[in-house]
Amino acid sequence: MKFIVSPLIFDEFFTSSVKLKNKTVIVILGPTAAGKTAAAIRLAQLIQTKIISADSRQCFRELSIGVAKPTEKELRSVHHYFINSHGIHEYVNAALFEQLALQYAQEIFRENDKLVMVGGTGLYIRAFCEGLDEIPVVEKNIREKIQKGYAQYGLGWLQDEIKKYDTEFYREGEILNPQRVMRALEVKLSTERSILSFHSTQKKHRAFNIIKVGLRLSREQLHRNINNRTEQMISNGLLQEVEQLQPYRHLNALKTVGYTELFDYVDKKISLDAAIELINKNTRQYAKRQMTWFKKDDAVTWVDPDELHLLKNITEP
RNA sequence: GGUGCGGUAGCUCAGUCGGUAGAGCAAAGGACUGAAAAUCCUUGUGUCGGCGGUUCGAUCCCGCCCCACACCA
Repeated sequence: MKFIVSPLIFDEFFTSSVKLKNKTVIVILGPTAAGKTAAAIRLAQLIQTKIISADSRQCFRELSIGVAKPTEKELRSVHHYFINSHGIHEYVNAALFEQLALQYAQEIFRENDKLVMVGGTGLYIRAFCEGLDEIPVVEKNIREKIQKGYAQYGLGWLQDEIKKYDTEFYREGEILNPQRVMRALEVKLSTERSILSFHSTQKKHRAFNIIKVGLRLSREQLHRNINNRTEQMISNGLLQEVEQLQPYRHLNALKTVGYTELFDYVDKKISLDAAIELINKNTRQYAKRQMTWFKKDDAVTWVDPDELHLLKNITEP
């Protein structure tokens, strides 16, 4: 994989601009296929530290090619946390990530003043930087019951249920979004409190500095990268990876761009070319959603190859 | 060459018993605190193939032409 953003920017970044306080996390974020992995590794090597991945898919051992995981060689060159750390059968989510990432950070900070976090999962990065509100763990059987109900009776049933148990959410929540309604329902049924009552406007305080750097490319360039990467994935054997994962396609971890489309190909529902085209399209849409999320974060300093000089303007975190 | 069926939004198509048109997908924008590579919301003017004719009025009817597909020669 080649560098899309010149690694030079980081030399500049750390030698001339920023006076780091004792402990600092540098977050590299941006849309998929922007070159985050390579940039983060270069940076981590430069400042001799470790990386925490903030990616909701690369943590799974069973997924590699399709989630653009760093190569074996890359993983050997810098220690990565939250890569290959879980199995696809495990229940991984943002709350778990917050907890784990804070532990990883603590561990890294024992020997380093800085660490690099890299990833495209906006919610995970937010969970780490600002924290999630603490909501008690939901009983498993309640969760399953709700999932089953939805599978059987659909959104209408969910809406009826939430109307019955949590009128506040019914009025103010996203009741057209099944996932949100299910979450609200399970919280209400297991805690007897509305999920809305757990939400606080306060961000959690973190004992370290956070610097966010976003990698931004022109739309055309990003789309070119996406297409090239898909092609690369296919020639690297994505199809074989997908075939091996067939039995687990119902798992959340496999509801992932690059896998769902090829499952359809394996089922003979679509041609390989159609699947590839779909992967490109769905990746583009995913990248767009990521940008929508990151764009509104004022703390992000955006860099692209033509704007390296902007980094000189960064002073204190 | 003949016959048939089409030519409507970037794509696939619906529709108007004649009063200038609408779905899905794409695209764009957005939301999103335990599924987040997930999930959800908003946004639809386009010489209705071309030129004539009939009509107060045609994308819709009529004629000719062009293009695509199928079948027959």
